Amino acid sequence: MENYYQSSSWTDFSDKVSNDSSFIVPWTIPVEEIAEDTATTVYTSHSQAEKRRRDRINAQLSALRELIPTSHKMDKAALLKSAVEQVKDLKRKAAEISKAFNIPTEMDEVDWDRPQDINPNGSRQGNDSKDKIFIRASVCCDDRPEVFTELIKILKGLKAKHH
Amino acid sequence: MENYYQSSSWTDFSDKVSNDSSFIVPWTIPVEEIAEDTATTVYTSHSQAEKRRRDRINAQLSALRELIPTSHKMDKAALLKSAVEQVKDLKRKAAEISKAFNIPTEMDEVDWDRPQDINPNGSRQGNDSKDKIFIRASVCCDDRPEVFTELIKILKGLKAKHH
DNA sequence: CCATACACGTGAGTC
DNA sequence: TGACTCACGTGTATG
Repeated sequence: MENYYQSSSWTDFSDKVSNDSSFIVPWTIPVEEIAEDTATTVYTSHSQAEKRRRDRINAQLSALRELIPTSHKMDKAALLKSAVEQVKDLKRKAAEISKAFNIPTEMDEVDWDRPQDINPNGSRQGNDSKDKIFIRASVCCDDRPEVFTELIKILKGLKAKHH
Repeated sequence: MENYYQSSSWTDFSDKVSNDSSFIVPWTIPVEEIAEDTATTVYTSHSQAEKRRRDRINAQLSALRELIPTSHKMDKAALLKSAVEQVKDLKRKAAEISKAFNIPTEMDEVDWDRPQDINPNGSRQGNDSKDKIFIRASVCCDDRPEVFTELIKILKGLKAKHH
């Protein structure tokens, strides 16, 4: 335990986060800068992995801070609480609006066809199209806010399966 | 270090969370149930406080899990990432709608007056009203989703200042 | 002093 | 097996 380097304090970077949007992980310090021969600073791969995990969580926490107003100088629990309130309010409001304008949100449906002479305005129409299959798919479902993200994920999964 | 009680593992309560909405803090174990005379289980007040802090954060994390679909069996970082996507999507959608129906979101304004013979339909109109001042305030601002919460907070702050 | 909030490394699980 | 989670207690800074 004595030979471990320990960053002697943590620093509040909330102000930097608010001003610089490219600021992601505050406390990544290059190891070679702090190496001293008086104490052979040994990092376990375990502790490094754990630090990476903490950094990932804190990066998302910082991202959340930028989305929630007046959330700087809140502690983690309060920030998270504001986040759930935010999501609840936005969802409730979205539901009210779609009810007020009675936008239909029924009948999930998936359809597809294979048009024979498709002429897409993009590229990828030349020689390499002979070993590709074009399918046009249409999806109709409740427009949940994450539906696009999920579709992307599913399509990437299909691509991966085809190897 | 040897005399400390250590809960030997952490458990995945995601299924319980999904079925029981009153489920908040999974891993609070009554201390008297695990007390053994073979090891005098000593909790520092420090470690207890830290546990309370962790529990508060994790409770909000569980609340967030219930709001985000398909977020069970995600780790903390992924859950948080989905949360920020969710908030971004909802905010973007709300902005699109208010732009499509051009709802005016301008001119923040605060006004107030002191009506002389106000007759509120609630209570608190009898003897104790002689040392109270009634002020009617009206606020007009952009209807951010958290505006009501913030108003409550500000009003409570005013009450606290008046002691 | 006391309380609170954070990063850290570690033990112990899962896959 | 190793790579990945998580809870835990501790050191440390801040009010």
